Amino acid sequence: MQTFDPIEILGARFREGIARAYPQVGMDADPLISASRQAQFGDFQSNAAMPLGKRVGANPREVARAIVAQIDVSDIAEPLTERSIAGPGFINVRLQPKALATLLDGLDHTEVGLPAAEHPMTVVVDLCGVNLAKQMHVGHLRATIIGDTIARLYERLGHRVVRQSHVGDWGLPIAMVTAKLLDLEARGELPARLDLDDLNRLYKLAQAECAGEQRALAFVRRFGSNAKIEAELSEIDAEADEHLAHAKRVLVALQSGDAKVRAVWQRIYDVTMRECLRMCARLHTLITDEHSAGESTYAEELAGVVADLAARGVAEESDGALVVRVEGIEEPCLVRKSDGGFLYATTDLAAIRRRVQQIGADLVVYCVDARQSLHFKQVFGAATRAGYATKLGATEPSHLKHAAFGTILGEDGRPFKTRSGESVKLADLLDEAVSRARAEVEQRSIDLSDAERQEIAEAVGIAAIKYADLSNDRVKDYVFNFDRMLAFEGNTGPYLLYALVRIRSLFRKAEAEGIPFDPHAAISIEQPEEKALALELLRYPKTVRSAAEALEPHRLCGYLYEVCAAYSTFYDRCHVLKAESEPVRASRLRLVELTGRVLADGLQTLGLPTVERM
RNA sequence: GUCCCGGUAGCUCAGUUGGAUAGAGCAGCGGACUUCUAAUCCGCAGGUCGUGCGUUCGAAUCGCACCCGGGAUGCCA
Repeated sequence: MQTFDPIEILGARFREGIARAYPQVGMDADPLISASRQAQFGDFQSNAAMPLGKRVGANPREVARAIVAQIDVSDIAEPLTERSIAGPGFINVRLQPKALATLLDGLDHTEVGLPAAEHPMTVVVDLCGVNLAKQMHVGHLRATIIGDTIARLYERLGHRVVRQSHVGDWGLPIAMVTAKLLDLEARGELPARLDLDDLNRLYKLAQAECAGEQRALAFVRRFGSNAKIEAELSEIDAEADEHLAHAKRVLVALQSGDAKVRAVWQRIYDVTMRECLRMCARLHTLITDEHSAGESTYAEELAGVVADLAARGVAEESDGALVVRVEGIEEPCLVRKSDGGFLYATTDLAAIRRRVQQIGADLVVYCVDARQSLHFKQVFGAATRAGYATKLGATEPSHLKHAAFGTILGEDGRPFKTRSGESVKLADLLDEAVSRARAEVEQRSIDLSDAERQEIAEAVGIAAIKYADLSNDRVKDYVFNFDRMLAFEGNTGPYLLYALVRIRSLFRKAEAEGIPFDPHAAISIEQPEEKALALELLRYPKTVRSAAEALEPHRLCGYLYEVCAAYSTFYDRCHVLKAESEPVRASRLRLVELTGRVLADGLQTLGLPTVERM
């Protein structure tokens, strides 16, 4: 694979040099190339001599000398000499400005260094995870946008990606809502039009009606307890039991394919998914109807899965339940309850089997809350034991990874909730961000039309929320703060959008002034700000690959912020259109254009909307 | 009890494979607008990297013990 990353190029040279200097070590020694932290030491350094000194039993400075003697980097860097060696054995490398121009040229002409993978994998990303009859709330934000960004990262690398939303559309809670709707229908009170708010109300009502203990508790708190009240309580409990029994009957009817029940269920499904998919679109994620693979779609397979596990001795009986024991984990994976019912682990096993053996996944990524870590360890272990994680005809199992994420916290450090303790509706959260962005746009972009300002506010608000989430280390909790994420200074979505706007604005201005852009003009890197920017740009391909590999979008966020910061400094110090000479202007225009392409490509890969003006 | 995750500047966070003097942003202080969009840039100040011991030429990073916070923990999903 062609590379324009100085770290990779120097790495290859050093690896060869080490092999020549120490044949007994060969090519497997790590060249340990990294960017120098301080300009006085040059641009890059190799730390290979120290561990190598230990390995061959020699003084690390001597080792450094031996390596330097075997390496020729004169085509891209200043020649290595005795003076390149510093401290305990650091080898410092200073690039030639001309080499930098050549590398930028190469990056420019190869899809910014990321051509499609030669051997594409199939990657299934489990994301979003909504439930029927419930509004998307703040808890779904991370599963949706982190999952979508991980999917985009693999797509950008040329892999085949299948997004799947494991919709919670089956089981008793759904049957309870279905029962409510059937009651309304029987009484002729079912409205012709239902929205998700209606269903959400019915969901809560059904939950309350079936939760006898809680109702009884509320009753006692309100009135105190005596003999008469206790009679009242048992009546409430009996009522709840009847509601629950009714729901269970509906569940059985649903599972056995009763047409009338199924029709009502379908209506709940359609109403929920219509609103959730609209929210996914507003979030600028590529999640559509075809990506829904709800729990209900596995219902028919569960009995077969359990029978298979039992027949092959993978599962065993324990206290009346059927479990799969997993090495290294104390708690076994329960696949069948003692009453014969299946559990969510059963569904997940069926899902892994389908994803690996039918869809052909080489990698399945689960973008799900960190609290489910144990569950996924069990399920992954059980699936691997059962052979469900191995593609048909393959010898090694595919990779199953849990991309766990932390909780969104409020200012008080507690999970983010409304004042009344309810979870925050995602729609409300987005509206708030957009309206705050709108207020800023009103103040600053007075020359734009109303429609344009609304469009910009929408993009800025959404980008702010998404970037705030994606830029944090996935597994950590983070504190949600509108003011901070919408600030236009610092590591925020709006700052990145603004940098791109300045680039686009510069090209509009160039066009207006009749300054042509020559995509083949010679690049020359002279100023320190130009060099700093150039070095950042060359890091792009590797950053995307490592973010995908580690399933960590925040690596790409941090990188893009560095690019924008380097560009802002460059922009401040190095005039482009008013450059001192024609060749310098042409060179800088190319640098700016390439910066714009890397930035736009990166933002697209993260899934952030961009704007032309703001 | 056991297991998992976290603890870095007043606040919010980065820190890649163990490398030279631990970095950003915000807030604070001081500068830069006859502009290529100042929604920006530059400078100053701010640290017992939770604590201790160990491994190493070298530890925020690896190991052990402990402290603090969060989470999970067999028949809900």
